[in-house]
Amino acid sequence: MKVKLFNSDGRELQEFEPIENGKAGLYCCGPTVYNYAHIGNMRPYTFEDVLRRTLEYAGYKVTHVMNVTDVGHLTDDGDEGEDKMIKSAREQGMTVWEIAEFFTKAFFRDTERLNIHVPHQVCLATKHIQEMIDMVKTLEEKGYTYTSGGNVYFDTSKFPEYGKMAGLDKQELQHGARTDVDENKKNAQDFVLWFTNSKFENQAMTWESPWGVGYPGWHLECSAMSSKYLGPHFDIHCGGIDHVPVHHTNEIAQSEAANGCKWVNYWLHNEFIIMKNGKMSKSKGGFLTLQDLVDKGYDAMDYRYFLLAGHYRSQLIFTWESLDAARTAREGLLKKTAQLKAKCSPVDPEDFTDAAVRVRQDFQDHISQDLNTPRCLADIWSALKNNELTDGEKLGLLLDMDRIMGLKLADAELEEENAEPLDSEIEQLILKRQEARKNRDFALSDKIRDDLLARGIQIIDSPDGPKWKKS
RNA sequence: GGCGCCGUACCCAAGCGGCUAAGGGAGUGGAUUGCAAAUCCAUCAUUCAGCGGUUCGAGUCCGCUCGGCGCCUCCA
Repeated sequence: MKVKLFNSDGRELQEFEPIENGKAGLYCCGPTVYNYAHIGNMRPYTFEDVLRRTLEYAGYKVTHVMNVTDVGHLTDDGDEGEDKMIKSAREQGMTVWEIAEFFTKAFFRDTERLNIHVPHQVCLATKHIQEMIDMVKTLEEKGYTYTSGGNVYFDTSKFPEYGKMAGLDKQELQHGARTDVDENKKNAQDFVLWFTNSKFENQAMTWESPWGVGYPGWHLECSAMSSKYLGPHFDIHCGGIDHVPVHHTNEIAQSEAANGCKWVNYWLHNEFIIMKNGKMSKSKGGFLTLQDLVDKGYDAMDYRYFLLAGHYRSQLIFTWESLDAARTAREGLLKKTAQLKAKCSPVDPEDFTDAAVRVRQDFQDHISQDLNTPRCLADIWSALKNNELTDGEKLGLLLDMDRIMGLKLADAELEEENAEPLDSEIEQLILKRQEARKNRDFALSDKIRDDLLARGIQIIDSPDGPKWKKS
């Protein structure tokens, strides 16, 4: 299976050609663990998970690397943007290290609930300070840096290709439009590699370096760690679309300058989840976490389904109505899968008839067309409705497709009715209701039904007698 | 000011110039039911913001207009 991906570098669909035959190196920008991740933050990890699964499905041996930004970039107390959670954590006397650990755990709990594979290599920025220092040294030796105001800067004028992917050369940027201009910079786009002179007081995390005690620049970690685990030239780098103009632009500059070769072949960027009134952010409100959805009674996997229903490069509008639709659809899909499981075994793709082979081929065409997951969901539903297929083939197809979609279809179980024992009082009520129905006393029978529902027992009348489900 | 994206049914959302415009949700009709719920079946855009152009052929390409969004600070 050939996989076509939209490469931000060049802005076109390209067939994936690995550097090393049969292998794929994948680096993904990870979370900054100084707050809970909101549901918009979870989109890249879900999309990257689908990408990884697709590459694996296509037969590649994938090495998936992700960083965790646990270096403290804490702002001072006067920062209005500071999250209440961080503030309260600090008030509770947690150190930045403890805060980082706390939110790292929270992050991986979320990704687990979304059935996102843990990357093969999760690297903490704080464990790779030496690699970052080495990289700055290399850049310094090669003449790409200067020191000013106590900080080491990358001199973008020494790197002619600067901003090529982002098309920055075509733009007339308004520098200082929203931030103070750093007077120490030679060029407006230069960025700090190593800080010894923080504009923030009380920097909690600092390390020794040839330039003095300080901490690394914000872009350095991805360059240093990706090269360590994937080499100076690797296949794919992913991240949010917002990273293109600054973070990834700077990563490319410092990596290629330091390594002296092309760094990344394919750049993949996901678009944002937006709320009705725009981007999800603390300031605009609508900061929802996965836990918020769970608290409202949704399954985290409903959110995965919701994400898969939109293409990763399109802005996706989050509404509760959409999430409801995703929940209903996912539950229905699970139920149908469970029904198939109950009556047959899956047919192995090797033994598919032509009709099933065609369905599978369609699915593969769609996923390999820049990960068209919405279309793939349609393929799943079409397979269920396709009467050219046997039940065993349908099940075989579902399980095969779910290797990429990750909806846990293999775990689908029929909801057991009458499974849980009822206490005798409820049992009596059910019997009483049956009696009332027999006597056509529907006022009474409906009242009992309502009462039971209020106690969490849903009655389902069927020809074989009443069944019940605990809700 | 500059750069970029988008506008498809009631909602979400696919659609790489060419068979009858995917799929899900909601709705509607029917089966079933004492009635509900659940389930099953069926149905649901002659039309893709508007206008103009290119083409044998356009939702898909080009131009303009209107409307929405993102970026140029950290941000997924």
